[in-house]
Amino acid sequence: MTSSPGTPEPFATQERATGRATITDVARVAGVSVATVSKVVNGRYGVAAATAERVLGVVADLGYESSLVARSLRRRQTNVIGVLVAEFEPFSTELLKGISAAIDGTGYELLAYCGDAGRSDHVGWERRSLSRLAGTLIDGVVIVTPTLALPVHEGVPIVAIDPHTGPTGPATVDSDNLGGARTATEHLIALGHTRIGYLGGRSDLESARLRELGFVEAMTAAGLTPDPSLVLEGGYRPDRSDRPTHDLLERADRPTAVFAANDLSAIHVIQVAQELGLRVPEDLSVIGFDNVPEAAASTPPLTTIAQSLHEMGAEALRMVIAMLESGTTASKHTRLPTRLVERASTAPPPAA
Amino acid sequence: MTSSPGTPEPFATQERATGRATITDVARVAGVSVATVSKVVNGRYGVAAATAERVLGVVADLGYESSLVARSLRRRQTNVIGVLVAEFEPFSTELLKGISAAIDGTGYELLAYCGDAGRSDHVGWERRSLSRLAGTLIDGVVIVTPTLALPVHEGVPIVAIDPHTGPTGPATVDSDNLGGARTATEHLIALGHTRIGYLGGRSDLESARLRELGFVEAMTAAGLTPDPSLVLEGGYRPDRSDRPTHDLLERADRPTAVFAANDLSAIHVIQVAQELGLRVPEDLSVIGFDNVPEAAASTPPLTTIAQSLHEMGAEALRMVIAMLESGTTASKHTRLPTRLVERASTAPPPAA
DNA sequence: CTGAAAGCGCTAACAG
DNA sequence: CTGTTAGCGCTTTCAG
Repeated sequence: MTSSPGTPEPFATQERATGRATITDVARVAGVSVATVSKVVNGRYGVAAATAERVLGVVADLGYESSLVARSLRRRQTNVIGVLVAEFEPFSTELLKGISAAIDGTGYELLAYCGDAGRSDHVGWERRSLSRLAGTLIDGVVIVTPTLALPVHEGVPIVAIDPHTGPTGPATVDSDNLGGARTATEHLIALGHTRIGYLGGRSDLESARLRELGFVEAMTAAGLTPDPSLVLEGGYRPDRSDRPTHDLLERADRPTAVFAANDLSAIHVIQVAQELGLRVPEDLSVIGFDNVPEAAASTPPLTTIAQSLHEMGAEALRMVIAMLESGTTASKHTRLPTRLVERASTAPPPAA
Repeated sequence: MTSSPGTPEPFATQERATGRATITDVARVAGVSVATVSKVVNGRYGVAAATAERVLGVVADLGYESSLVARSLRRRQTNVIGVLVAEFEPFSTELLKGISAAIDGTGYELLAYCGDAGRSDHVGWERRSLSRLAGTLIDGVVIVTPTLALPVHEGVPIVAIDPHTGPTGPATVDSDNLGGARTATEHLIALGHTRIGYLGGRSDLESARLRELGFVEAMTAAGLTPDPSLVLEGGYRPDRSDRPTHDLLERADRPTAVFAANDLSAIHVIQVAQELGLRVPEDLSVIGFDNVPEAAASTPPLTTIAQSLHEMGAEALRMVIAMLESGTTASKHTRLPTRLVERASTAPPPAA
């Protein structure tokens, strides 16, 4: 299989040009036209057995594999599903695990793309990534937490996970954010907390708005009035929640509990609290949202609201594939339940 | 910006053909040639300011963004780095998080590809993915746990993480697997265990061979003789380690502790043990390897050997970029340290 | 300053 | 059964 003595080598220099063998290289070495090679490689009829065999031999020798790029430009489908994310962090990678598990056996391949080089604050990343890839590189798209109205690309199935604007427009998959936030708040209230801080997510995401609403609703339902100065925005990211977290914890009348809109910022709250000499949960209770694996790894382990992240990813993938195979674009909206996961970061408030 | 009254719409139908606007659409609407559009979009000199402005307006109106595929076919570089994995599971996604964090500010974009639709047992996935993407779609490659000799693609920088055959050939990044395995074993021995089972990884991976060697060395150094019937292969995957795990735990003279070659199979050992009515760590101690976030989330939390997964990914990315920018292919080999993370899955053996 | 034309690697008619 | 041709969307000489 490796370059045997019989393999013609006269064109070796040219083959090296780009670093990989092209269909032209195969054709030349096999002494046939590129069209024939293409037919053989794609298993089309109309090629003599002997020819096919010879071509296949050369293909093996040269380690040829058709370029996804070139093929995709010519054909209208690539059999790859794209997952567009702003960044690879615990939330998107959990979805990815679910998608990856679900793609097994479907015959599709997976391509996760992160444009704008990690600059997740760069608005418009989703539209840009979509334009660059959809319709050429990928047949269908799962897009994670888009914050823009998606320009409905006709012909390219799109499913949005946790989109900026709830179940509307394109197909979506999300969680019961309102109910989950209510549950989180009720948990804190049941523990005896009355002065509760809320560290919000990104106001441009429906999930963040619903979580805040759930917080306020649960407080109100319990006869408590949320202190507006205790409701801050943390952007779902530690680097952006650091300031508001300090604001929350350094004030004299600091809350006895904080509900952070996602695990990453909740974990950061715990760290900041500890730097400030506060014990969690004795001095401060903290609850998060998401239940990414990291939540269990914090010290103390984080109490949180679990979303079925793997299932959300898997469902989004199934929806894309269904749209692909049926040709329809009926925009379905799936909402998954959430549940409370009690760990060690919440406890009754200090007796004081 | 959005289609204003002045925007010519006569070709709207054609624009919709593939679902996205192409450079041709922009050229037609702007009333210039595609060459001019290309120059404007790429900021080349030699375009009248007025023309450029008009083109940019149309670009904005149509939401045009050049196709990664078409551009990549024409130019020789795309500014995207590819991460090739067999599957998105905790190990590869941890690396991905590190890579994603490290790419910030480099100007490169990230593309993680999983060929063969999750069929990680399909040998040759790495060669196939490489041939399909390298040299066309991506400028450089980080490849995770390849099990084949990589056909050194001239001109395409490749860095392998945890490769099948240690620091040799192409650039690599790995951990001190030997030392880590020794540490894990010594931890168990220090606790008083003498009858220790070893659930290995994939024998086609250097990491797995080194971990087994470390286990044997540490046992021997402590004057213990590893029972060959207690040394099984688990393939690093729960679905493949299930059988050997049962074999290990169901025998009358079962070990009092198990060292599993990675966290995923260690967590599975805990689950199987509990199904069998064994208490962890009272009846059985379990230690893993990797320290993926999931390790802390198991019940009980898993004691394990931590690899600096994020750092490994970041380092691999840095190496690829360095090769890209310098044009050199000096194959560097980076090895990172490991450390013991004690949690609750290990304890002294039952008094019996 | 602008456009026509060639070509990246590949596939799909269509001739021979 | 095989090869020639055209063209996917884009960039890049090279003429005008």
